[in-house]
Amino acid sequence: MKEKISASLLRLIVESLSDVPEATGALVGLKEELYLELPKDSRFGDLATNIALRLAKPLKRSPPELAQDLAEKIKIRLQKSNLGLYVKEVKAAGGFVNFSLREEYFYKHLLGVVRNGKGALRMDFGCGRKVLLEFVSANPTGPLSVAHARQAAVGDALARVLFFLGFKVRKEYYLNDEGNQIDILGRSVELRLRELEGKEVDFPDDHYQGDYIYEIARTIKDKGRRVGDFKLYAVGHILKVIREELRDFGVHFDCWYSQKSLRKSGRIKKTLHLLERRGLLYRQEGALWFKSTQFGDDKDRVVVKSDGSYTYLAPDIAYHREKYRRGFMWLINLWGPDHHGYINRLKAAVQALGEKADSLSVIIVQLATIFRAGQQVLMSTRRGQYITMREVLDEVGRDAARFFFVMRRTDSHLDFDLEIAKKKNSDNPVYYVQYAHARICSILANSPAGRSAKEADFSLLKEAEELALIRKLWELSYVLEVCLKTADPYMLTVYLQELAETFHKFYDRHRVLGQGKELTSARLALISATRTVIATGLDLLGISAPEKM
RNA sequence: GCGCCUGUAGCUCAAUUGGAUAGAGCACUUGCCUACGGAGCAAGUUGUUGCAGGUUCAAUUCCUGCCAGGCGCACCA
Repeated sequence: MKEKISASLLRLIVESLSDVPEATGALVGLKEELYLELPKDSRFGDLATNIALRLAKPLKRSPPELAQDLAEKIKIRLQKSNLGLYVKEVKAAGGFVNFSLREEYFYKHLLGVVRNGKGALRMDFGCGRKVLLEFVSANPTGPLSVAHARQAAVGDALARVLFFLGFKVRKEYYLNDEGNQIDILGRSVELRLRELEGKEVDFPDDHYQGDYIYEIARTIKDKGRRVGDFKLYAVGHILKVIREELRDFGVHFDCWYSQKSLRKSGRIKKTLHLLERRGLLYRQEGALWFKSTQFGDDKDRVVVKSDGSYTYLAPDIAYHREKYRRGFMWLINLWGPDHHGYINRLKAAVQALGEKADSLSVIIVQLATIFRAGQQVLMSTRRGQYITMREVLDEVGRDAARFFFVMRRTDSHLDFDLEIAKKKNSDNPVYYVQYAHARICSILANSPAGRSAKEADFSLLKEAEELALIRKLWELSYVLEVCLKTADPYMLTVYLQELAETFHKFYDRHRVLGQGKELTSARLALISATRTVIATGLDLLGISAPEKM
């Protein structure tokens, strides 16, 4: 893993400002926000910085003039540095400082991918920091829904991206295996069982209505009711279904953390004692309250009800304390939109435990609306009539489902059309990307065995489409950096579509095979690197890269 | 009533978290198959960023008010 050229350039820019005393102070405040970005338009070069715009005010300078000055200073320093070998041009434009890189730089990057494959694409942002990603965590009271499917797709992709960027990632499913909802589940099964036995029952509205309750009841009936505790049996049954669904979706959890075991370990009690010692609990109207307002919540929250039982918050505080205790420095929770009111509460809890508020990132995964040929498929959880993750998976397949669920920003609504996801043409972005991969594999299979691609002469790649493709391959690291900054893998789906498009354009205009030994060899290396990048990107989304379709 | 989120092209969505002329896909129109996979490629059209103010070198982005839609407001989880 090498340092990115943008990081080296950034250091050089900061050095260029060292003789401006006011700048140093101003830079300190901006430290986290300084970075080189891919410019909006290719005519602005390959990398750009808005540092002059940011510094114009504190330095009391006009932005274009400051950018111009800065560009000059950078040029001088570049000449003395070996970075100069790779920078073609430094130009100020409207307050931005733009950098153009030489072809040699891109050829070098290409060579790295050809030689080291996937390894050349990895970067170390995480430095081995431990991250705990908690997602899905659906109550084991029914099959997983479409909402959980999206959380699973996003969470798993994010985990893969963070791992690729050098973080130590663990994926965890918090299991609410006791409490109110589980009690209701047990009663629901029992009532359905009596119904099956021909008795008259009154089935309450707030009980679980789905057909799967009948199925569980039926298996209990078949076993002559000899299954032990109905509640436990039902949870076990549903949990098995959930695990199978996730497995078929390609999502594996490192740990299933049971709330029941948390309580039995006494950690909830211990955590409450800790809060009490810190003077953050008080008794009122028979209940025990947590002073969450002290940490920015809008009202205090009950942790122990007047009947002596815990609210959901109590085990959750203990659970998060447990996460820190296990050495995780960054906790990421993916929640459904109905939980957003809960964010402040948990952030308050985290601070009460003595941790920083921003060590916990809560990502709200918006709901997906399922369409079939433009017609919305209505869902109602209460009636138990809803599209399950299983149905989507069975209908469109794992690859399409995973791509579609990540295709939009995680915090925005998503329309998922089952018909489009099943199509096998360019309407369907998954197939468009996978097709590019299969096409490359097909060319490589037809290529004659010859000299190694590693010795190819890349300087023969001079056509606009070739250079565009080489540059696009290089962009991956910047896309992954954005994924990290936004804690959202969706940008990767956009990038893969662009990469596939860039490849298809190249393919349409230039032949790879039969172009003479040297050129063919260089182009084979180029498409082989393209294949590596597409396969890597798809893998980060948990999607297969087929050689034939 | 209080709080949070959303409002961008006919449709679905972007805009690197305050930056350059607001961009893609779909749809629509017209072209390209004697070549490595046409499951592909090329060209063309689309905007008062819900409305009205404000903050500044710069606002789709931040602030205030209104309009419309969604969600939340438990000693449920």
